[in-house]
Amino acid sequence: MRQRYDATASERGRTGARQRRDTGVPKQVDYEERRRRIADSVCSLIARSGMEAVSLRDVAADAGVSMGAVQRCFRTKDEMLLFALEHISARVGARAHTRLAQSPEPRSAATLLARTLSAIALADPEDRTDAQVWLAFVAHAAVSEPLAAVLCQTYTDLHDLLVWLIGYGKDTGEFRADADPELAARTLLALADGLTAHVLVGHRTPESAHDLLSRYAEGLAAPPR
Amino acid sequence: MRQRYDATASERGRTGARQRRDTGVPKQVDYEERRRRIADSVCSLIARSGMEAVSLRDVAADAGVSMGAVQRCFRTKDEMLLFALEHISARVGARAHTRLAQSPEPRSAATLLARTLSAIALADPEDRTDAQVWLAFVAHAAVSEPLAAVLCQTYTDLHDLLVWLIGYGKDTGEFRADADPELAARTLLALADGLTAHVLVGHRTPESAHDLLSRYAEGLAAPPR
DNA sequence: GCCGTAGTGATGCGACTGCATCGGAACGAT
DNA sequence: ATCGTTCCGATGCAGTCGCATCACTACGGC
Repeated sequence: MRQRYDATASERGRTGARQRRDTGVPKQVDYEERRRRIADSVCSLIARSGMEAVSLRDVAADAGVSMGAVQRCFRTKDEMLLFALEHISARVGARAHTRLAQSPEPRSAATLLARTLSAIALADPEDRTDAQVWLAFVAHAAVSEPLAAVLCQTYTDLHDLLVWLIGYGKDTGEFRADADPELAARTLLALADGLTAHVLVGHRTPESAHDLLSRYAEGLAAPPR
Repeated sequence: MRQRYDATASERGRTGARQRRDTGVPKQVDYEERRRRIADSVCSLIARSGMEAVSLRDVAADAGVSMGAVQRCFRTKDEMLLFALEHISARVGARAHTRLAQSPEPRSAATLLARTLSAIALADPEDRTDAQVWLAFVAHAAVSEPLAAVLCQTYTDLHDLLVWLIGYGKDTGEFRADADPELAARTLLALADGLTAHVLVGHRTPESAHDLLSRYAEGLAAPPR
């Protein structure tokens, strides 16, 4: 059997087939890196002309590798798409955390929350590509169980992040004590996703989306009186 | 030139080619009705296996007509998809108005709003099919200008309906006087769309979605004290 | 030197795609 | 009866799809 990518485990080390090491590494290729490259090409194609325009040939051409190379990285097209989803899911999650971490100096809970939300909503024009890809996967997940599972996990992670953030605001006394973190997080996550879609089809502007999210975040702030 | 469907105008009456009338009607077929049938099949296929699984042959088979008949109704596949989008857009809009009109007896503004919203959100299990189709079109609209235009119009109509509904609540004094109908309508529309997606991928239950929408509607109600 | 193996690009294959075209059936008019 | 027109289902066609398989190269171990 050939050496091929296994979606669930990338460990090498079949019986006796020792992994080539450090310097020598004659032909061994960095599969992780190649898979990421391919996933990026998949995303790029989806953003350019939609999910149904993704073919193995076009992906290979875009990634600058042969079709055979793509097929060795992923057994089937579905496996490739699944990996691409995990890829951008991770990117969205990472972006949310990054934006949160490097938030500017007046780190009020409301500001932190708003920044995190706009990262999740992918509202900024430079995130449009990711937003298109994300939306395409969400739509496809409605008819593909494995994709839906990955999305659910990502949503849960983001939800937990929001819950923590709101709880933090309550602890500092900046958010009203009677706020329900669970409820607010659910609302905000759905709101962010809906706004993503509205911005993409041109019904809302990115600024409007950002404004709406900020307004809701402000609604959590300040004790009633 | 053959007689064919024109997307923008369905009027007959080319020079001298009189339309067959009333009783005789030998072969003349009801094109409107057939187009609706085909659009239903398109939606059914999308709901079953996604937008990229829609082919002219499968649509024809599902609709119980020949492929030639489909091609005579729609010049191209894109034209067919566009019509299908208009078809379900109209259905969603109609459903919102219907649910609003036949709302049960205690017709408080909050109840009316909540019912309308759950119609828009397509949260109920029996609307799942429509929700899948809707989401698929939204995703596709991100890379297709004509589809985006139709969606924008539909969104605007729904937005106006929500604005009117909230204004109505303010007039009756049931909603707080300082509520901003525009802001609330935008938020609610995005919230409804986001919840649709979350329910479809299984991250939220329909009940949870309905609950969230009701909570927000309640937030509009009752003067601060 | 030779062999085994991992990795490569190229090509083949059957299925399916959207779209164009065709011969003929069903009718009104003459 | 014979047109002319309108509608119909069937088939043809060039292109593309996902996937399998190929012959070949580059290398370490012996």
